[in-house]
Amino acid sequence: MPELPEVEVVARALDAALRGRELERAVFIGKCRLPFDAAATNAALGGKTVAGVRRRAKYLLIDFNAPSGLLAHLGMTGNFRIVRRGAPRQKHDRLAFILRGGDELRYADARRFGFVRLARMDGRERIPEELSRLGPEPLERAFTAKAMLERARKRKTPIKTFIMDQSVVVGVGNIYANEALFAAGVHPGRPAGTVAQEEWTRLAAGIKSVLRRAVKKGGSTIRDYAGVDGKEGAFQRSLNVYGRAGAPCPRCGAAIAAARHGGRSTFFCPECQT
DNA sequence: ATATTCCCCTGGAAGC
DNA sequence: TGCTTCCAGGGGAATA
Repeated sequence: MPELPEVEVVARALDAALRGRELERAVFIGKCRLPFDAAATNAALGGKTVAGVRRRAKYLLIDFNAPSGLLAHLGMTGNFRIVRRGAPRQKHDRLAFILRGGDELRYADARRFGFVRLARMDGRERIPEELSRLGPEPLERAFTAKAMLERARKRKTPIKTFIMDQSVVVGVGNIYANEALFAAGVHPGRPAGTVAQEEWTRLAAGIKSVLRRAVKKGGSTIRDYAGVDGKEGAFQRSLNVYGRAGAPCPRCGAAIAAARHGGRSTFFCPECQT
């Protein structure tokens, strides 16, 4: 499900809901992809207070007033919600975090591609070591057309696959890669190394613009995504190419084409994107 | 190193 | 109405 905008929306909602609240204990409900060590989590975080919730790439970082915190990834279908303590379990509930005061944070994940786990928040940035190889945040200064041009030199991978590579730039998944390439007028199948400087300028701007607008609209709900409040995002109504094969291009009216790159569905306008 | 394919898992939609 | 097949916002491992 979630790309940068969806994870950002969840992070902000969780921050508002959890900051200052004390974790009594974590409960393993069942069937997680990765083992969840409830005993270690409780030893490290039981009785601790949530200091805040952040996003890095497509990961969520839940900080406590402790050296460790929780690291989560929503995979395709993961979601968090706040419920009254003891509320009936839903089918795919995997974990519960009991909060002092009568609520609990539930983690559910139908396809189990996501995870929540205890992690040490290392260094000045308080980032778990396993996230140290991620590329720059697209909405921060380190992400520039020039840096991307340099990074893409001699690369033959399709530009769409390239911008979805989390070591190149983080947060861009299949929906927003398609949309950003449309915004920039760049064909998704172009070898990354052939994208010229002025095209990178448009593409970097397109990535930033699409992601920012999607955050403002609460993300895109194509299928499973829902916010912490259970509400759907609205940006799916603003999509120009994603999921629109055969429909007219909003810019020129040509039929939107479909293709596959790196095993994922690609949508583009064969007239506007060259 | 880089490029491509496969796999993890479940559920909904589409096809027969 | 069934049964089957395909597809899905991610990411990492295994191949050439």
